[in-house]
Amino acid sequence: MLDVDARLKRFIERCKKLGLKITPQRLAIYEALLKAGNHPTAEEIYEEVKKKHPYISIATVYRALETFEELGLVKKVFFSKNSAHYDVNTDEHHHIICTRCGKVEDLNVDVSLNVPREVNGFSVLGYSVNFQGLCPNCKSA
Amino acid sequence: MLDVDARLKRFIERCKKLGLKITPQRLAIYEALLKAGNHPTAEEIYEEVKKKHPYISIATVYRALETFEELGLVKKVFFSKNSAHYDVNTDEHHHIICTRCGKVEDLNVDVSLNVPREVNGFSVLGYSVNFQGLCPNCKSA
DNA sequence: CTAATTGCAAACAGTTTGCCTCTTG
DNA sequence: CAAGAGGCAAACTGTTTGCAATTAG
Repeated sequence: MLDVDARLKRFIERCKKLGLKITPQRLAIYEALLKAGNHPTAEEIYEEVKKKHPYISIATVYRALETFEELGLVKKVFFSKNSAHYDVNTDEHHHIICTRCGKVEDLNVDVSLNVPREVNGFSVLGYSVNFQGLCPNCKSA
Repeated sequence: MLDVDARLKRFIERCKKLGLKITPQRLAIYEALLKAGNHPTAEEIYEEVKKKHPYISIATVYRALETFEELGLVKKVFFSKNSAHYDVNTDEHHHIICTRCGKVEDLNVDVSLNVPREVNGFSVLGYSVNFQGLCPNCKSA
């Protein structure tokens, strides 16, 4: 896994190649995403970016995230609750979700499934495994 | 897997045992859920139930679904898009989701994972596998 | 300079809540 | 008859959109 600076550079390259403008907002949003480590919601990214760009609008965050998704730079994931989370980790990996508080963490356990090409008439493109459990905090309670 | 009538009877028993009132609305909602087969959203259940109970309110549907979830009769699942789906299939099973149109189907492929008891400090309670793919319809397009 | 992008506010969709009325047990 | 459940409308939350002003290339 590359470090934040290297990934930011790649991001800039990627944008140039595709004719997308490199705006301070986009950079800040992507950087926030990289630094978050976890799987922030749009709201969380917004709060983070606002520290440096107090005038940014939440609409800009949503639009940037949508763009990034189209570029394949982030994955929109739905774990629980009613808001989408955004994941910059493009490596194959899975998640564990706390059924009590909703906390999500990456998991690197190796789950090599026999993925069929076809199932129920669907052509299979990929898969993800979500483990449910109780996080350390919620275990105590 | 039991048939609809048997499961409705169980449902009634369950409610009685817990002191919950058995109302026509709850019955209709649970029945709609059983008959749906797929993983309807609250809205879809509402539309279905409205055929027999035109005066039902969507709030009733949401409240009933929440109650059922607490009873362990349905599972609230988040696949994609911004609405929750409800799954009455309590057997261990997995899903395939069309990345294009959002269609969801049950999957009975055997994915026996080595589930660790503990991971990242979480105690693991279960897991679910979501396959992503293209449904027959979207494949053609 | 021009097309893309932003900010703002208004619009939306899904879901929840308050309150009063009705119904089940 | 009392506690619980339902109906309605208003409130809320997360997300999207239209439009005029701004900015990157």
